[in-house]
Amino acid sequence: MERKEHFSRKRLAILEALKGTTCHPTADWVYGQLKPQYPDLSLGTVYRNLKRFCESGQAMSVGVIAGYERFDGNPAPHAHLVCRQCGAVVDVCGLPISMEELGKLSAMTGCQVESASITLKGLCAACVKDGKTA
Amino acid sequence: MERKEHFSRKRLAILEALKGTTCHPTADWVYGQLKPQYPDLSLGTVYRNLKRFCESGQAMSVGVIAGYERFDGNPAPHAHLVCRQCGAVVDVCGLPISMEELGKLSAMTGCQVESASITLKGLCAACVKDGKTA
DNA sequence: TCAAAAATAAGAATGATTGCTACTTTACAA
DNA sequence: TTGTAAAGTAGCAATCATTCTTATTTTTGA
Repeated sequence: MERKEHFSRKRLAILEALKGTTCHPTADWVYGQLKPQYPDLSLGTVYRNLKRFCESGQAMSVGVIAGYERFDGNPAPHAHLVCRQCGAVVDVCGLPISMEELGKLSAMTGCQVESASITLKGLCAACVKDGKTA
Repeated sequence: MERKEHFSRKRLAILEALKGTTCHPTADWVYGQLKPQYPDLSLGTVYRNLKRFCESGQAMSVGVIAGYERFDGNPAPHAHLVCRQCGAVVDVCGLPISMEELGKLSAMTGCQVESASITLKGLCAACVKDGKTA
């Protein structure tokens, strides 16, 4: 018998804040977003729930960027670009890696590849427009 | 007039320790390797030089894995697999991403992609052999 | 409404990384 | 070699994102 998953109001609010943005926020950003509406929200709660969402597959971690872990409410595999100018993390579609290729890699190397993440570095579209191409 | 790069004995030893392993070590690992031979070596020196090598292109960071930054003495682009069982970081050749594709991505998205890093998750060959496939 | 289980707040603790200052080492010229 | 200015380092102290702890509150299911 499957135990029903609990969803407190705050947990739900954290998940919605995460799903409702494409900025790949830090825990602290989510905390700042929700604090006005939930004045007694604790940063620890945000951390705990973000971790939980990643473990359950409802979200994923983009990794630690400039000292902060960045989260993504979209768990579907896709690439990210980290802008070296402004620090933004933006989604990049057209993921040029397939599960087939991962299977081939597994066979070739003796490893068992289960997922792949692609992180690009460069300039985001906004910074390119601003002429910060150099 | 180009200023000649200084290479103290300790800096050189740190670079050689990094180049001489494929384990993608942490700063602390390098420190532990060199401490017997250089008893007055400071962990801060290891950190500072590893950072310097990354900035100068002599090495690269694999990113923060399980709370520790991992470094790679091979700055040529290649993928890494992080074993979810034993935590090992292993090189994966046959990098399925080309600079051409990066150029296309740049054109499509308006970003300026300058480099790409691929990180795989799964089991390393050793853990697969140990039957920890599940 | 009630009791057990789960979740949270608040703040302390952790620990990798970086900063700081006085001391060494190095490079280079005379 | 020897002097000296610049670069590098040791040894801690400080930082600060993240995790842990405990008492309290909320939620769930009956």
